[in-house]
Amino acid sequence: MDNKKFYITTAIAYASSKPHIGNAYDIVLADMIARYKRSKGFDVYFMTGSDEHGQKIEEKAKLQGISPKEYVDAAAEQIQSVWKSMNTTFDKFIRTTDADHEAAVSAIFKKLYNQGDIYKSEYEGKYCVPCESFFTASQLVDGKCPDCGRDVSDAKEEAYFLKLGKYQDALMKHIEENPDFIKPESRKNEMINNFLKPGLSDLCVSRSSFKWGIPVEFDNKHVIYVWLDALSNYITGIGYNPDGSSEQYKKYWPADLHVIGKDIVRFHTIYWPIILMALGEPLPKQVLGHPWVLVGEDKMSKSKGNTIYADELAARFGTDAVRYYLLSEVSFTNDGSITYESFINKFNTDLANTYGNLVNRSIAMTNKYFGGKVSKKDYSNTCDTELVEAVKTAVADYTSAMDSYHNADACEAVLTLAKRCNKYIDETMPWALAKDEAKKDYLEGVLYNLLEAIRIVGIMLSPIVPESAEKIASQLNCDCKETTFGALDAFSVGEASPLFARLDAEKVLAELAAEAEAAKKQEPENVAKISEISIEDFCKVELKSALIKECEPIKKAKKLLKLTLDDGSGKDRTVASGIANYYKPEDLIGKTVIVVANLKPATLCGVESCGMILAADAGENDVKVVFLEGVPAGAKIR
RNA sequence: CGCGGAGUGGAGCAGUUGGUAGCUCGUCGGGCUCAUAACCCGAAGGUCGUUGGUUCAAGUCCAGCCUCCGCAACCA
Repeated sequence: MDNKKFYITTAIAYASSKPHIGNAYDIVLADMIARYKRSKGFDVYFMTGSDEHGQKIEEKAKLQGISPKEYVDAAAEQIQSVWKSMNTTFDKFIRTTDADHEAAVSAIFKKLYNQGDIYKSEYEGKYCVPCESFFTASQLVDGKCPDCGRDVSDAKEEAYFLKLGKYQDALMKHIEENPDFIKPESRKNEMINNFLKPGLSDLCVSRSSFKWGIPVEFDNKHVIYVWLDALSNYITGIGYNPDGSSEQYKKYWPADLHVIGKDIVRFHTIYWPIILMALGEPLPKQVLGHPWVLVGEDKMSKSKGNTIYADELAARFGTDAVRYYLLSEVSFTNDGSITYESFINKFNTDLANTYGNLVNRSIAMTNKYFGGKVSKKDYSNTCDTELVEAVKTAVADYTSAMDSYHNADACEAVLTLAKRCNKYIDETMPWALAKDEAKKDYLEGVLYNLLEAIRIVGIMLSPIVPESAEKIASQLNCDCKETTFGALDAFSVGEASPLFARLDAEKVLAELAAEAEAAKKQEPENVAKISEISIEDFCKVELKSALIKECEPIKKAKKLLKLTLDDGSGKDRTVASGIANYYKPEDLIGKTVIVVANLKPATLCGVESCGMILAADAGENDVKVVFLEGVPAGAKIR
């Protein structure tokens, strides 16, 4: 019998740095779905991978003095190791530097070119040299670069373009006729309103400013645009090639689900479908744009230093704890948040107290009162029938949540059942029944009911926390996968052992704080290394005192103030400074500051800034300008 | 008027097509002792950011305003 196939993919991770916990959410979510679908009998193919081309990687490799290929080899290794630390069951890890992928993308480009969907043209427009960017006439602000406000010059650059307009109506029609194509709904509306309705302009699909990419076969000045390269992984990874695809491709394409982050929905629901239409291939059935994992309330980023890594978390708390946290905390539409406090709290309340304790006490009682063996009994007291009803409800809620990929709702349905089981124990009070020989039969029925409910809890948990679900099954000593209550006639359980050891929140937090402190101490060394200069170097910097004559905010900027300085030269000097959050203009006028006078001028938000004024980081979120007293304007500082 | 998201009991969140405001954590009180100081029950606590509108009826629809957060810009 042929099982129904289910092809699921994640976004491929950009191989420029180690993936953080937000990236890990993507694959953990996909893994949960893949495991669930397998349990439902689907023939699942689950693919993930790494995106390894592009300017950023080229630059990073150069910085480290290694070749881009060496760089991405290490990165791909690291990504896979993090994914494995999450116990993910992907069938394939594709790398965009794989030879067959590169060959297929090259062929795709050629095919689209030959059929006229990609055409060579000139990126004609206004070029801003410092920004190394092209702009169309409509993007310019007052005829100047919208980024930096400087003059732009006419320039042309040869480039290839993909005709998007040609397919726009067909895509719109597809989105309208397939309401499930983009999930959640809000993302769909965003795409239609922001991109499709205003109209698509052709997409530039080649670059000539860097080399690290798949070259255009017939014009090797150009490399293929990273997104065309990266998106294609979904088909090349299973053997697509315009010149003849594999059996595997014919079996699995179109994909049933692309799991991606909400930030790249546009690429997956506009560019990708159009590429497929142009290739004459069917479109993926569904794109799920999941929300982000925030650290506290902030987006995770290297510069903020708040990055949390999945593998490090797993090493400390266990893989299942991380999976459970991600899947239960980050809902379908809203960003989730992670802090060590909330992580520990959820671990203790849900995993240790509710699940772990439930399993532990139930198995312990079965061993204590019946030597581990109990059989199905037919009792229908109110609490018994309510328990059976609760199992049915939980399975139904769980199934509908899982089928629509509402991971947090699925977790909740199982948790609700586990709590109901705990309540059932209190209602029936097995320890009281055990004291009365006449009630022994009923006691056996109670324990059977309990174990049966736990067995089903375990089955439902298995896509979410596979290792723990496995432990439950092994303690119950049964591998029945049926989710109907009463499917099993008897239990012969094993030894009870705790699933999750409770964490001492204060102790763990103190440890983490100590580690963070230790890590901080390492940093100054690095800074010292790069900051040692000679006296000659210092003399290159011309520092002068200057009087602030005028000061005003800059319209387009939130953080900048425009300062007009008297530096003793007789000519006004204009400086933009990022201190708007800390000083009001009127507080600065009349003060004397230190200015770096020979700094190369730059234009910020349309203001030419000649030099910079000295200020100190006074704290986490505070900056103090260095003021001078009793020094005339223009004095040399040395 | 750059784009987008959000404002619900102390904290974190649910509230689908408008019809008596729910959950988790925390707090207080009680119960139980099988179990991982775990489990169960009960209570207190919200004029659902603000103003106006539609309606028999609005947290839920419409308009304006306020505040916060992302992105973009940018920290000389």
